[in-house]
Amino acid sequence: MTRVTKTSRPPSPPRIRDAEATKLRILKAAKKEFAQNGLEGGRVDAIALEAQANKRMIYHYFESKENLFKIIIEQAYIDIRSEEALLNLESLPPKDAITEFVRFTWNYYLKNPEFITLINNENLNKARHIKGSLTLREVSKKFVARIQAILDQGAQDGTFRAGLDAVQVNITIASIGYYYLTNSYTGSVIFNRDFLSKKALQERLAFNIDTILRLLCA
Amino acid sequence: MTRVTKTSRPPSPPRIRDAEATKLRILKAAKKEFAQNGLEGGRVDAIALEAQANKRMIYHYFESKENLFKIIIEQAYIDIRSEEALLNLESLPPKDAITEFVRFTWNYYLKNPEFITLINNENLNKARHIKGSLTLREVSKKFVARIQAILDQGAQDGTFRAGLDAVQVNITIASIGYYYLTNSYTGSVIFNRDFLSKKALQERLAFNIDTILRLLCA
DNA sequence: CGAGAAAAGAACCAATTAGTTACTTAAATC
DNA sequence: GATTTAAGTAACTAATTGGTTCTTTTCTCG
Repeated sequence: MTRVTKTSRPPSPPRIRDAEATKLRILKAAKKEFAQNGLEGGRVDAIALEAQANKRMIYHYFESKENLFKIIIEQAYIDIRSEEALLNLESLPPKDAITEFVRFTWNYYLKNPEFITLINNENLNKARHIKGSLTLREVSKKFVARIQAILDQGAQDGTFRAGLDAVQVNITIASIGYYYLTNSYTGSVIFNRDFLSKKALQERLAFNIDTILRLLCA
Repeated sequence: MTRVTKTSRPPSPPRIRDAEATKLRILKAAKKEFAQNGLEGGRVDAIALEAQANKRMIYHYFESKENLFKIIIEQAYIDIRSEEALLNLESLPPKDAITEFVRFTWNYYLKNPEFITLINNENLNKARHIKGSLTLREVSKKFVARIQAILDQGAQDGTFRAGLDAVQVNITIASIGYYYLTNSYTGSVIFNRDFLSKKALQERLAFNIDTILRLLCA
């Protein structure tokens, strides 16, 4: 167990010390790496390299690969809900609010493809990282309440059917976008058409809005 | 590079030699292993153990882990389409045919959970294993034609709207089932309800049939 | 300013794992 | 029944990789 101590070292640029910045760089790099390669496929070394940090720092700040992944997943959920809350859907008429929500969901998936892959991965892992996260339960509760309020208002003014369940509706809205995008690779091969062309994406969004309105409207 | 040659070996039971049976055992074990752990997470050693075969045999028959995976994926698609073709949907009135198709898709996912995980995995791999599979393209072409025929017939007898695209409709049918099931783990945590209880599953199927009929009917 | 704390880094380790080599033996063929 | 073919096996290797140890450098605060 002898250790060779280096006596001379090539001159290195002065290191900047900034814990917060390093943490952020690691988180960003980890998000990218895990989105691209999954939890198992993601490499800690790759994260360190991308973050321009030493691997040791990852363990210093985040304890383990698993824990880092957990933080990334939790943040991904918080991010989408924060952005959605900014839409102020409750200030729109119910039909417009839902249309806008379908559009937002779709565009969010498109602009943040790592979101889909990360959630997908967490499901492959049976949600073991977010199990027990009170934060996420709280965030989601408020989210469901927002959607339910829109549905209820629509039912009251006669736009929508009565008795719609916000969770089922939300799952449906998420699914018709999410599935199309996650399965666009096999879809493109099997159905022999480009699922990701600009035209195809536009058509799918229109189809999805139509699907949801037909589902909700009285 | 000296190699120790065993001079005595513990007596082993006589080996039965059956190439076809061994191949099948490997395929079955691989399907299970890849479904559970993905392409990257799946272990060749685990497959060999489960198949009661030597690892060497896997390479002998299937060349590589990747190639084995490719065969599994291709077969998964062929399997679902074969089973669906047996339904003889074209002999039913359009509305019944679609209802039955939604039900079949849902039940197939439930009874063959490995199907979802495998396809999911192939998409994480950007469909690189099935790219260029003429077999799959052929199988899917026939499949789309079957669904389109039902939609067209429905349009003609006034049950359905005209101009519906079988690919979009099929994606929608697949998505509202597939997403619910793949995301049932995170869904259960976030929405604080059991997505996989018997009652929840029944309700979701009913909801899905309703969604699709509202989408299609005139 | 100087001493201690915290941040950063290099080298290492132990475990894992896809794939290979060299061999044995059961069955098919003549 | 000898010979050939192919099924089967065990042990090994080379590379990878999550995580650790120990050292060095920078910053902060009395």
